[in-house]
Amino acid sequence: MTFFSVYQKLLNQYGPQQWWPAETPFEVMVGAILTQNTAWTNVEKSIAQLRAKRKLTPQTIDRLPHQQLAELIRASGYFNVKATRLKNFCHWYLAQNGFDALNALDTESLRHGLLSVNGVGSETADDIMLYAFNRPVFVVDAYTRRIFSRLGLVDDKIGYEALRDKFETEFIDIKRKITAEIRVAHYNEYHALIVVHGKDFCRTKPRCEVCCLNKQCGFMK
DNA sequence: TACCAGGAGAAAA
DNA sequence: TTTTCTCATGGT
Repeated sequence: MTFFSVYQKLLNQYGPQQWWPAETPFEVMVGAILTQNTAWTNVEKSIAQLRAKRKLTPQTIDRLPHQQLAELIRASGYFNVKATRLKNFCHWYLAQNGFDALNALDTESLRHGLLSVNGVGSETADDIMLYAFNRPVFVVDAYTRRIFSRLGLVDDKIGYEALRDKFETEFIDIKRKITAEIRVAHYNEYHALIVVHGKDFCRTKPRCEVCCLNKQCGFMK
C-alpha cells in the first residue's frame, strides 16, 4: 500500500473529478474560506447569494459592511467569523495588487503571504495555492489524515506540515523528476478524490473497498 | 435527537 | 508546547 496505489484505486473507483467547483480563481479563494469545517452544499448557497447580489469581487467584499456580508454568507455557518476572515483576505488580496501580482511570486513567498492573513490556515492556504494558483502543493484535510492513518501510511497524530512533506516526497519517486504541471494535476485530482470518497462513504455506505472514512465504521479497527 | 461537515485562532492548561 | 473551546447553519 502506497500513496500512489491508493490514488489509483480512488481514480478507478470515481474517475477524474476536474476540481475545483468554481468559475474563477477568486471564487476558489472565497470558497476555500467558506468551506472551513462546513459542508460544500452550504457553501454553494452562500456563493450563490454573493453572486446574485453582485458581491463576488474582492473590491465589493472589502467595502461591504460586516453585517451585510455575514447575512449573505449565513448558510455556510460561522457567518460572523467567516465575514471577518473574508474581509481580511480581500483587503490583503487588494493590497498585494490582485491575482497577477500574487501569481508572479514564487511558491514559498505566496504561501507565506497567504498564511499571514488572519483566518487563512494551512489547509485553506494550500487549497488556494493548488486550485487558484496551480502550485504543486498537496492539500491535507481531516479526510486525508484519517484515510492515510487508517491505511497505516502515516501516524494518526502526524502534524499538517509533516504529512504534507511526507506525501509530496513519497507520492511519486522524486528521482523521476516529473514536471510541476503534472504534479499539480495529480495533487488536484487526489485531494478531490479523497473528499468525494469521504462524502460518499461517510454517509451512504458502511464500508468501502479502499478504506473507510466513517468514524463510526468498524473497518480498519 | 445527535452527529457531522473540504478549519482556524484564541484561551487555558 | 499541547489541549480545549468557540464559532453556527444545514443535511442525514
